[in-house]
Amino acid sequence: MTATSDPASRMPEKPSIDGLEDKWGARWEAEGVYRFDRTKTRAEIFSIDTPPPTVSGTLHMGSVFGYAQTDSLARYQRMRGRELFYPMGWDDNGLPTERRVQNYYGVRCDPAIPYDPDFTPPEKPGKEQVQISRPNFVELCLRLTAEDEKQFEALWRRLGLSVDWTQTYTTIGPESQRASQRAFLRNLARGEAYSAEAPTLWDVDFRTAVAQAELEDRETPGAYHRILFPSDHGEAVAIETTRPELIPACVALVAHPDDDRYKNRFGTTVRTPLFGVEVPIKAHHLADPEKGSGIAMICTFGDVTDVTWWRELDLPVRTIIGRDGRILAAPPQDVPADGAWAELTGKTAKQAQKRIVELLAESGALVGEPKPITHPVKYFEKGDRPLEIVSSRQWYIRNGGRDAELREALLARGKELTWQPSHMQARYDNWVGGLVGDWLISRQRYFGVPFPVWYPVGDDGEPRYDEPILADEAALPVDPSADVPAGYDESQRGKPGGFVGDLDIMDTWATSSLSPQIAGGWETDPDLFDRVFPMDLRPQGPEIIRTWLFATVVRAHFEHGGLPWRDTSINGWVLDPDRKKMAKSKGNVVTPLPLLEEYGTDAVRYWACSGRPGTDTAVDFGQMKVGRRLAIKLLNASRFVLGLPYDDERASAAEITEPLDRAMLARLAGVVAEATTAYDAYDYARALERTEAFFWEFCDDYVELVKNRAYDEAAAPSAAKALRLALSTLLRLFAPTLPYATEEIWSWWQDGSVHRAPWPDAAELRAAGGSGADPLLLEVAAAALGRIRKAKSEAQQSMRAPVSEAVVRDTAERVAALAQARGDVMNAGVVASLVIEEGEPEVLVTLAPSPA
RNA sequence: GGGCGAGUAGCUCAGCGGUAGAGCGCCGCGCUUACAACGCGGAUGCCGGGGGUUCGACACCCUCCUCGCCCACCA
Repeated sequence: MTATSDPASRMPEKPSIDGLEDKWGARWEAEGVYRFDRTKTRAEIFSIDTPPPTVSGTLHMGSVFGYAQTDSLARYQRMRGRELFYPMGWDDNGLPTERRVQNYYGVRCDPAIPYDPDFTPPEKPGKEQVQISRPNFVELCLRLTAEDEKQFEALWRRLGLSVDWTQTYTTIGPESQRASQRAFLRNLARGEAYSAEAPTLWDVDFRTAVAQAELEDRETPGAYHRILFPSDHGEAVAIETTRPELIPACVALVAHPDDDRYKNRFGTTVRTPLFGVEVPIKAHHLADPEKGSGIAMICTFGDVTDVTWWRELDLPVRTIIGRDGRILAAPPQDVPADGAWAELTGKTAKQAQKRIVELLAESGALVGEPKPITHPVKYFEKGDRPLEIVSSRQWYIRNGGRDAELREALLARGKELTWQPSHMQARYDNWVGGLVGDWLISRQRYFGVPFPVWYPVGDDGEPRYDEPILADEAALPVDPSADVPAGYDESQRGKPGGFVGDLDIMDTWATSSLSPQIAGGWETDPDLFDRVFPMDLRPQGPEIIRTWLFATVVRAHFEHGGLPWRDTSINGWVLDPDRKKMAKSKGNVVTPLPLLEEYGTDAVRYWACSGRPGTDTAVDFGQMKVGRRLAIKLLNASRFVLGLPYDDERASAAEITEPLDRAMLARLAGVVAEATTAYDAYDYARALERTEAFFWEFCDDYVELVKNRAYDEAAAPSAAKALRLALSTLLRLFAPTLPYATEEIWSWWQDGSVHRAPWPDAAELRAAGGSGADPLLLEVAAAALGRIRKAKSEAQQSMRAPVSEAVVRDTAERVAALAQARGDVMNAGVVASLVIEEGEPEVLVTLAPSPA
């Protein structure tokens, strides 16, 4: 360690934490402090699979919370001598961006419109959305995300993330597209990906299929309608349904095989009211005799149970709802086009329900009044209307949802992974254990990675979906809607005997599940890939264990036969500062930038790093204030320590011999050991807490005790040396959490960045004087000083008031320890006579008569 | 219905077999040669309830209650 002999010349009169972000942000960038050195070996490198934040709006406190925690871990590993591979990605493809672009510019994509090279979006979004071509839409997405990414980067820099900003990627970028398409083609070749025509959960507003992982239940108002189905073979059968509009889609009724009420009806038929379609009555164990009338109407498709019944009972399809969520123009098989159907066609599900209930009531099929209820209904997590189920051709990747052996293998991967905190693994196990189908990766959207696939068109004009033409890996990335497959030319697109491109895009998780491969240069930079993969750490939020974490494990399992990383740290969830108050205060949203400006980055990081790993934490302005105070205190205390007399030559020759100094170093060595153990277990919060506790002891007790002695450095260089050693250690212990304040102080007296300085070593502190010393000495001296201060406080005297005599009685062990710090206690307490003796623990303080 | 987590000072939370802790807030004192945007000192608790294990339980076990999250159920 190189020390600057005269820190005084570099220290400001009145140190401040304000402005440090700009000053050091610029310096770190200019000096490449966090630049990744790719000549290091795998063993020397610590690689982090940083979550690429969704670039579709603003970063919130939850992001700041998690990323600050991860950054403290990264900084620790760097100081331990590891070379950090700490890239940053932007998740810009996918639906969130499309939605943002639609709202921001007031446009809507219509793939049927040709590209307009001169298109400029409206200044302000108009009332009516402007229909634009797919290429124009994609251009707008790229334009807006590029702007958003600049802002995100600025915020992350302000937060002091020590990422290497030359190592960035975007999930829409060419590298991501290449990796996604390559991985998909390989999945396909190995049979891990496939396409199938099947009932699919469908969002009618976004007009796309969605995956199981993107569902959420919402309590939604509805009503039970009791409806009579007349029969040619006996009396009418009453069913109850919340979706009477699906009666024309009815293909059967179903009851439990043991249900005596319906046993004799199995194998017979009823007719649908209003439409008169003959449908069978079937038996199936999933039918619940307790629900409604015990017999249910099976429609194609009202919910996922319908899909099960439809499949297992081998029923026909009567599709009535289109992909726009409206009743189709043409009725399904057996349903007459006139009459009731004509009343429904073109309506939304909701409108159709209203009308059909009126018709049912008029016809007498509706029994009684509809009974209002609230029930959970499946929604797309980003959607506004309930999902429909439509039959469509989609791409899937196997994930164990339909294959016990694969499921077990993926569960085993979850066990191989080290989870912090460990209980988060349960979320993984629950999810994987509960999967009911494979992973649907295709989306009928526009801004994403296309499938590198075309289909030959037969002479009948129909695409041959089971004979896909695959892109060559060397040609990736490809866009099948613009590029032409080998052996064809553009004029054959869409023509009989020609080809068509697959128009779907991949779900964003199908790309972000390859983030370690994308960032690590998989297949494009094998040298880099070998040095960083599998990665050391995946930090992320708990809510995306079922999506991002699981999907990444699936892809690495297939492609590399192993885990994508060794460890994962799951951060907690950020809660409102005070829900009750938030509700009253008119939607006052907490955004990070104003907080970073008000309290300072170090303060906000302090709050974030005080939250235990995996523990939900409230936004706490109090904690930020504490962090700010801590950073200011660190500046002031450092300025004081560095301002004390110090002589390089004398210090290097001297030894730390004073018992109190040695006790302090012994205590500090213990803190270093604890902090190191904690950081190694990704417990940044404990490391910070222990460091902070010691720092206040250091300031309030140790510095006060040795102050007077330290002024006379020439006589006793021990304290001068111990103070600087302790300060250097403290700055490095705090550096991962408070990067700006520690760097500022470091610059006053050290060369280079504190963030590249070696992590403190307990053994070195012991060797420097702490060895064999007992930290008890510091404790008893501080306790004695505390009692003396208390006596002065109670007497309403200044802390500098002289004490004529103090008597300290305590156990033999503590008395012996205190005796070794006698001079320091007398000095700090301004005590004329100090008696230390064994006895019942007590402290008697006699203040000198006031001069006044 | 199943799983996970949490209930400790007014507030936010540590502690997790050995005398109940920190910070904020509150009260009192003090401009002390680093810091008054500060310092020093102080008060505050059936450690959710009930059983059990133990010489000893806030901690371990059982059980119940409350809250949060995830999953399942969706006729």
